[in-house]
Amino acid sequence: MPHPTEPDGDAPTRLAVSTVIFALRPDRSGHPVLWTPLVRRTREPQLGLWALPGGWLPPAEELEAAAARTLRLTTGLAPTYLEQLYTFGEVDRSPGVRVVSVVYWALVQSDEAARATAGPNVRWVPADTLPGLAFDHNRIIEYALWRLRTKVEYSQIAHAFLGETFTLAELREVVEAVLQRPLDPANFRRTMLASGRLRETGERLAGARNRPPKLYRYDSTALAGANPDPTVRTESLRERPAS
Amino acid sequence: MPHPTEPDGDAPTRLAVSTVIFALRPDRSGHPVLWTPLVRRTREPQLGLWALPGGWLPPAEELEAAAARTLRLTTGLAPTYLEQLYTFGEVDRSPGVRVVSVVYWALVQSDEAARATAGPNVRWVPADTLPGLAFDHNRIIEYALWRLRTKVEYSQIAHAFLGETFTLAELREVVEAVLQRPLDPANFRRTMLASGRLRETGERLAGARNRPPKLYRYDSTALAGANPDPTVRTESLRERPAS
DNA sequence: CCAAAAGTGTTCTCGGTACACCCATGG
DNA sequence: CCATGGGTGTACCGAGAACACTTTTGG
Repeated sequence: MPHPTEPDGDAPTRLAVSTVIFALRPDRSGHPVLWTPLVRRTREPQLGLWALPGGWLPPAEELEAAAARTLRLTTGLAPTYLEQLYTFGEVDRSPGVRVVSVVYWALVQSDEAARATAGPNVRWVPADTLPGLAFDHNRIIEYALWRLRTKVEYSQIAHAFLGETFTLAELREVVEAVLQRPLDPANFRRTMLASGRLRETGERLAGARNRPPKLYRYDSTALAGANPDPTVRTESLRERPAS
Repeated sequence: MPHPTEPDGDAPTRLAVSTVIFALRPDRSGHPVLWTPLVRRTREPQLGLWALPGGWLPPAEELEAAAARTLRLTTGLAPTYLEQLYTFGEVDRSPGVRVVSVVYWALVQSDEAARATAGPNVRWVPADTLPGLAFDHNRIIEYALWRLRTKVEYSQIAHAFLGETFTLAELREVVEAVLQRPLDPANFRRTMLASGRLRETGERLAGARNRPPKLYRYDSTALAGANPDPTVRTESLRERPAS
């Protein structure tokens, strides 16, 4: 490229991809709360500390594919939403080596997350009360949380925590959990329906001892309106196989 | 590649930093239009094609510093606004080698841009009618343009095209040029003043044959309101020396 | 005095919020 | 028939759009 600085002397800059993963898990009173999986570092530096799932970028793998792969390796799940967050490259963020990390953030379905893989080197923690993590990973997760909360207010990502069909009450519970604030059910309903991105399935959810609510499905094709962020894929990631 | 891949075999992935630079230049009728500087490639691949200013990331240089440096090298200017845009890393975006580019976007003052460096290998073009560029750089500039237009509607970046002080009419001209749409002067004035981020200088701009308008100054400290994107630096970059 | 842009006032619409109220179901 | 959430109606409020109108300057 035009103004040649020779790349990488004897201590080359290394390129990593990490992923901040969010899922909702019910707390003791049954209300959903944001959780995120961490992995224990099994190498120096920062051996033993908890860190974001990730790894070096294989030369032949797409950035997004690398993010989805580490997501699957640590949780056994496929993301329902996946978006690039930011690239962190401060010279001193990793002791000794220069590491530039392209960080993605992802949402996974909450009920699937319940059966997610765990083990001695994988641990789920509440996203709002993180322990001290390796490198600058606390700051990264806080930024991802900020993005999630900002985006849930103006977009329709909340459905990515839920299954294929859901009731408006379930969707509202998700948004309330993310924003940590109760919402008016009547107004929430109207706002969501006005977005034009929900389709009735024609079915209702029976079984509770109240009026059975309608089930809806998210429709990504409907009512694009103003052109969206071109780097964010609007198609669903659901169908992507977990293999 | 399901399992940990050692970084960088014999064809290592290379890390570049590029910058999309925007400035306003008056067209023949005096109305400002968005322009962007390009550099001619002096090496293979894509030798001779026009491309974004950029280069390999030196191991000891911060990402943002690298972006500011290439900006200065190609234009002789310092940015008044500089923000990370996105990281592009498709496997096939550069023939032969894997290149991951961390792209920044920047605004420079319009009157300074008029005296900007140019030469046989640097050329300014209108941002809306780009020629065919090297690699995926057309797509990158289009994305940067989208971000600029989106952001100018809900934030206060427009002032970054102007000098230290400016009139509301000048600021409105800038926004109109970016959005390519006329705005109501009366409403624009109120919206801007209501943002709480403009301070009167006490001076007026005399000389025209109409009522002399007040001069304002942008105040980044005032009225933070909702907490902003933490990766975007709110302090002014103006004082940063061009050396 | 007139042209031209600065600057103010007023009305309207629309999206979001608060909250009263009716509807359908299981027990 | 009653408790519980589903679902509807409606009034209010504040931000932005449209546009009429007054103010201040140079010529």
